[in-house]
Amino acid sequence: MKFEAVTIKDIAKALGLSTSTVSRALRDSYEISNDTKKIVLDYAKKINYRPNPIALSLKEKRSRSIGVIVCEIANSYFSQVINGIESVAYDRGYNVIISQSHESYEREVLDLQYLASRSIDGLIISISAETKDLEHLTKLHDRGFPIVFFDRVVDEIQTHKVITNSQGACDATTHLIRKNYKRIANISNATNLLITKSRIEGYKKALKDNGLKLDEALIEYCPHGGLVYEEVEKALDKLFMLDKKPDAVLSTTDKITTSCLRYFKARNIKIPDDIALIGFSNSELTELLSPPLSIVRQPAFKMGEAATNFLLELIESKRPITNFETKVMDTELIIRQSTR
Amino acid sequence: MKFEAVTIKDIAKALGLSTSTVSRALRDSYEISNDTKKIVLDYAKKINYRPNPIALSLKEKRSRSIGVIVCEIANSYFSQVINGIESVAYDRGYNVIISQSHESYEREVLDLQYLASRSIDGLIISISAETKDLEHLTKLHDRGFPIVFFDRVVDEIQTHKVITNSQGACDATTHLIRKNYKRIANISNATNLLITKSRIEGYKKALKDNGLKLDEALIEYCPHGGLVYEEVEKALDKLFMLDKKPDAVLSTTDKITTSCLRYFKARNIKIPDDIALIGFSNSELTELLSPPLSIVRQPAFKMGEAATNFLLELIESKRPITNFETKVMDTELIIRQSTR
DNA sequence: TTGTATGCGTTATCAT
DNA sequence: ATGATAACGCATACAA
Repeated sequence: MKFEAVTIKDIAKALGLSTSTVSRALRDSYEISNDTKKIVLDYAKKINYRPNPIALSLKEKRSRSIGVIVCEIANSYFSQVINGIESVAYDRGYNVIISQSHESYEREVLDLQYLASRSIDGLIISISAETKDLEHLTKLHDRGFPIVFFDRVVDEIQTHKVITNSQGACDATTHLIRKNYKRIANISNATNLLITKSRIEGYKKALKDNGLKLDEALIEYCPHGGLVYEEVEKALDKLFMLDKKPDAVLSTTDKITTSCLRYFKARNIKIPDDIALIGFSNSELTELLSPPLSIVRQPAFKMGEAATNFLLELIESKRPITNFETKVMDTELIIRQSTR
Repeated sequence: MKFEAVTIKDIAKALGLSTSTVSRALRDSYEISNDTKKIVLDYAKKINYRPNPIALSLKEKRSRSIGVIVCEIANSYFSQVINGIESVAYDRGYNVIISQSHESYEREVLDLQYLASRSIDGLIISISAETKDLEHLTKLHDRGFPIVFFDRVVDEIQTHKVITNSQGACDATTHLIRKNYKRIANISNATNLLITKSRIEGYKKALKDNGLKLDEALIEYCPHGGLVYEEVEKALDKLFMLDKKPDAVLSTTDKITTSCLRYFKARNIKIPDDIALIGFSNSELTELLSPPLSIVRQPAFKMGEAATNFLLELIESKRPITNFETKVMDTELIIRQSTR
C-alpha cells in the first residue's frame, strides 16, 4: 500500500500557478509577490505539504544521511556512542542509518556496500574484530568518500579519528599493582586491532614503570571480540591452568568484562578474594554488582558527538580536507570493590 | 567535499552506448545481446558502478528505508528490539533510520515530522511516556502511511501491533505471593500508557486470584518512564513512608528496575532481606547482580522481528490492508535470589 | 513577478 | 538489439 504525498505540482495545479512559482514561494524567494507567497504558503500548510527529501537529494547529490557501522547495537558502549552520534546528527538535520557487523568481516563489507553508493554522505565506523583487509574502506576513501573512525581505528587510512588513549589500561594496571596484585592477566580483543595494541601497551607500560616482569602467558586475545562466550571461557581456562595463576584480571572490552563475570560466577570464583577484576565497561549496572565492579569507562556519548562533528566537517567542507585530526579522549577510572 | 559516483551515463559514454542499453544490460534484460551485456557488466564492475538508490527511490516512490522511534537506544530492551528490526530489514533490503524521543512528546512529534514526508516507507514506534495526543500519528495513518506499534501501543489507531501480555506482571506478582510476600508494591510507567494499564492489570489479577486485598497506595507511577532517577526515588520514598511499608517491589520497566536497585543500594536496603525485588529487565547483567535479580524478560529481539515483518507486509501489500493483527508475545519469568 | 525548460540517475515506453 | 524520450519531484537559469 503506497503512501501518496502532496507535491509542488499538486499545489501549482490547484492554485493555477507554475511549479517554479510555487517552489520559489515556498522558499520565500524575493522574486515572488507577497500575495502569491501567502496564497501558496497557506495552501501548502492546509494540505500539509512536505518537500520530498528524495527529490532534493537527487538534485543536491547529497542524502543528508550518514551511515554508522558498529559490531553490535546492544552493547552499552556502542549504544551510548550512537546516542551521541544521533544527537549531533539530528541537530544538524542528518539521518543516521545504522548497521551492525556482528564482528564479521564479511558482514562489514556487505554493510558498507549497502550504505555506500550515494545513499549516505559519509560513514562513521568502528571496524569489526575480524577485519584485517581494508580494501573495502580504502576504495571508498580514495575516491573522496568521507569516513571517520572511532574506537577501533586503523593506521592505514588518513582521516579524522576518535579514540581513547592507552592511559585507561595503564591506570587500571597501575591501580592493581598498587593494590599489591602481582600476576595481572590481560584479556583483550583481537590482536590485529590497534585498540588492542594500545591497551596492551598501556598494560605493559604500567608493569614496566612499576618494575614488574612481563609474562606473555598472562595475555589472552579474543579473535571475535568476545562476541562468543566460549572464546573468553577458553582464555580464562588457559589462564587458570597456568602453573603460576593470575591474581587479577584486566579485561579491556565491555563484552569480555561481562563474560569474565559470568565465568567467575559459574565457577564460584570469588571477586576479589579469589581473583581481582577490573574491566572496561560502560554499563550502568556495574556499580550495582556485588562486589561493585572497578571499571575503566570510556566517554562514549562524547566520542559519538566528536566523530559526528568530524564527519560533518568532512562532508560539508567545500574543498578536500587533507589536515586530519585524531581526537584522543580520556577514560575514567572508577575504583570500586572488585579490586579490593 | 562531495563524493562523485559513477552513473549509467558515464558507462554509456565510455562504451559508446545509450543509457537505456546500459540500464537493460545491467538488469540482464532479454533484449540485450550477450556480447553487449558482457562488455557493460565488465566495465561496470571495473569502475565499481553502483546504482544510485536515491534515483531509484524517486522513480519507485519508495525509499526502502523504515523509521524507528524509541525513547532511548541505550536501553537493553530497546537496543535488542532494534537488533531484531535491523536483522529483518537488512535481509529484505531496507535501511533502518533510528530516532529517539527521550520520553518527550515534543521530540517525538519532531522525530516524526523528520522521518515522515517520503523519506521513509513506514514507521515502527513505541510511543513516549509523555504522549497523550496522537494527532501526529493519526494524521499520517489516516493518509495510508504504514505504522506498526510495539511495546507502548495505542488503542486509537487500527494497525498491526506487537506487545507482550499482562501475564508477565501477573506471574511475577503470583510468584511473590507464593513466596509469602504480603505487601507488594508496583512501580510502573506513566498512567496514560496502555502498557502500564496492562501490567497493573496483571498485578491486580494476581492479587485477586490469591485473595489479597488491593492497596492503591502501593502503586506508583513514573510520568517520565523512569528516565529521570528522581521520579523513581520519589515513588520509593513515598512507599517507604507508608505506615504499612511494602515487603516486595515489582518494577515494570527496565529503567525503573535499575533505579530501584540504585535506590536500595544507596540506602543500604538489603535485597531480599529488607525487601524483595522483581523487575522487568532485558539486561544481561541482572543474573550477575548480588543477589541475582529475579526478572521478567521480554522477547525483545523477536518483538523487533515481528514488528518489522508486520511493517513490511503493510508496505509491500498491493492493496490496503484492513485486517490488522496484534501479536501478543509471552514474557519469561526468571526466578533468582532477589525474591528469596 | 511569473512561467518555461533543463537536469539530477534511473527505468519504462515507444520507436528504429 | 539498440536508441530516444518521458517521467519521478524539485530547484534554477533563462525567458517573458
